[in-house]
Amino acid sequence: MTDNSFRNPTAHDVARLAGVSQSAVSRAFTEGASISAEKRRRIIAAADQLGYRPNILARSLIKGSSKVVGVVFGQFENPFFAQALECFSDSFARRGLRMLLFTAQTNATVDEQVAELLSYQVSAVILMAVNLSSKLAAECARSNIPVVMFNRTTEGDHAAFAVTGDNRAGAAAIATHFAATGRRRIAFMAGYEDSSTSRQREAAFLAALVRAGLPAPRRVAGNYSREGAIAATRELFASPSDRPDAVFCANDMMAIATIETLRSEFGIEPGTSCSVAGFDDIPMAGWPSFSLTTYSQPVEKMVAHAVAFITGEDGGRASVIVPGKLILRDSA
Amino acid sequence: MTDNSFRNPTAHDVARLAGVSQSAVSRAFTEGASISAEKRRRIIAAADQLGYRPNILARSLIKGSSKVVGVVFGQFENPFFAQALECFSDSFARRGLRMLLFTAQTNATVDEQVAELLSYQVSAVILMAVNLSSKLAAECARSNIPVVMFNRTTEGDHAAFAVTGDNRAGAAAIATHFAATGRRRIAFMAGYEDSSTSRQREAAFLAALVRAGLPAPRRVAGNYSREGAIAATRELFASPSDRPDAVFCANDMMAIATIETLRSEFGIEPGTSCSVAGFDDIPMAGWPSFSLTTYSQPVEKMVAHAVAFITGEDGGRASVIVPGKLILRDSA
DNA sequence: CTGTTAGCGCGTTCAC
DNA sequence: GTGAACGCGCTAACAG
Repeated sequence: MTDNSFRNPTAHDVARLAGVSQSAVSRAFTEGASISAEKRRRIIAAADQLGYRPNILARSLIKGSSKVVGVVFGQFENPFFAQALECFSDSFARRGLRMLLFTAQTNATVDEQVAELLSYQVSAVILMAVNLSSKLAAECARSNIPVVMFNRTTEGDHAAFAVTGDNRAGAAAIATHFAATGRRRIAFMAGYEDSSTSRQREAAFLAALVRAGLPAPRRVAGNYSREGAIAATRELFASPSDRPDAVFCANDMMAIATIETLRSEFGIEPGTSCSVAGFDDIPMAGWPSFSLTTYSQPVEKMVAHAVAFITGEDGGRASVIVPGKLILRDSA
Repeated sequence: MTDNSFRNPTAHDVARLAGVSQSAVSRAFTEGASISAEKRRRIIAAADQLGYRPNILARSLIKGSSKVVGVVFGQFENPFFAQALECFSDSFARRGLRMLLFTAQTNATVDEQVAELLSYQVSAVILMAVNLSSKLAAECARSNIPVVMFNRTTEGDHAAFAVTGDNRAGAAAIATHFAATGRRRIAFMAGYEDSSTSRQREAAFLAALVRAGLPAPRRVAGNYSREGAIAATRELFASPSDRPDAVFCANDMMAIATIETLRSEFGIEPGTSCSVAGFDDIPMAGWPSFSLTTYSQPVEKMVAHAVAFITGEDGGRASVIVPGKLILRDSA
């Protein structure tokens, strides 16, 4: 951060040293530009000697768009998003794209973040774990910048491209499984109240329970956090005479917290007197300590769809729902 | 990624609409520039109407440095690094800095990554989970770009600024604790073979055991991965007659895998016939399922040092070792 | 194939 | 306080 009084070598410097024009230098560093092999060699040599490297900022300024994708991220502690971030990173690397990372904990701050993103001339925006206001969605659209909502959908006038897991099918599968295994006093632990994902899972869960002839579930909110899930579990199991025999948590991290709380505070082994199910199938769900029944969200496929959209590799513009699978383990 | 045939509004466009010069527009968006309040108001209004936003690329091109920090990252699955990434992200956000994220799994690929980073005119580079070749370290130094090795040190001629936990004190504390609790058949599970962190922990662990009059530990390699740790644990406990009574794993993630493997495959409850200890004190270490004894690395403090270095907030240039604490839990 | 010329969008002198 | 003019480093269109 020491302010660069230092000047990096420029194409001019290289040109002077190699005895060519500055545009020749530019061509030497451009794939498939017409330049003689001999001259290119000389230029590269001069560049090496000077430690020259094309200034991507200047290049992007001309091209009007950079090879950078803006990613708005929250949820560092959730392995599902960590995995997704890794997949994106790999996928982008293969295409020569870079990620400019922005953090947003709440939807409130997202707009500023995305606004700043735009001034970086990013070539696409990926929103993980947050929603975008219609105002900014419109602004992105105007600038021709593709926006992807990852694991979120917008419900409203502005329908941004969204890639999600199959929230409804997954929640229904869990409900059906609870019903089939004779559970009757069923509870639902919600994520953020304003999360489309949590709401969709809840609605589908409720509907499937009703279809199975079961009453509506008790409802607690865990806010997608470990602490929230622990508190919610305590609330659910506070009264010994009226405990649920099954809990569906809106994601795996909460389900795991629930499992641990059940064991350590209530002496209940999940899968016996009470079933616990989650959503995501994060790697941890398969660990022997948890053996969590859950509905999978295939991260790689979801990321592939998102990347295909922003690179225009697929023609389609419609949002996509990636089907998962019910993963039965010991907890339910 | 749809190539922008679209042209974003520029300062000229705003100037024309507001009936002022382009430089007036520039001033209106520059903190503390001399411009009348009235004119600024008019310009901002025009800018809003057009959806104008200063082009940061152009600004950076002039200033010679962007408000972007390059971060080379691996280890998405390790919460320690996820936490660190989050801390960096927050800390940067408060200073108006952005993160350009690069992925590198091996040291081999780091050089290219950093090379590209440089052409983005980043104002600093943070290396997590990888080492930098001396060639590139030199190149960064020449460009006046501060480089921080996070949780890594360089051993050699080129000493980049490094911020680490107290690998030696931590490993020694674990060794002392093992000795004090009567453990004698002690094992060490290494991370990557070329990781300075793992090597420092190993050396200090060995030295402390020797000082305590104990034999050198058996050694297995877990490569900082869950699978590696599980395989290593199987190897350690394969012969029922010759099992260790304590295992020190080079990080918490491996220690947790070890705990699970001990329980699920060998029927051993960690902390009874065999102690298990880790390093990092990731949040998971405190979960009831693991209750892992470990030595903490204070992520926030480590990040604070790194940020202070790249922003030049501290005068010092010497690498820093952030002390942690021995955290005693049930596993040892 | 090559050099010359003209910008990309903005910050920054420098006169007024 | 304000506008004109210049240049950051580079690519692209144009002659040759």
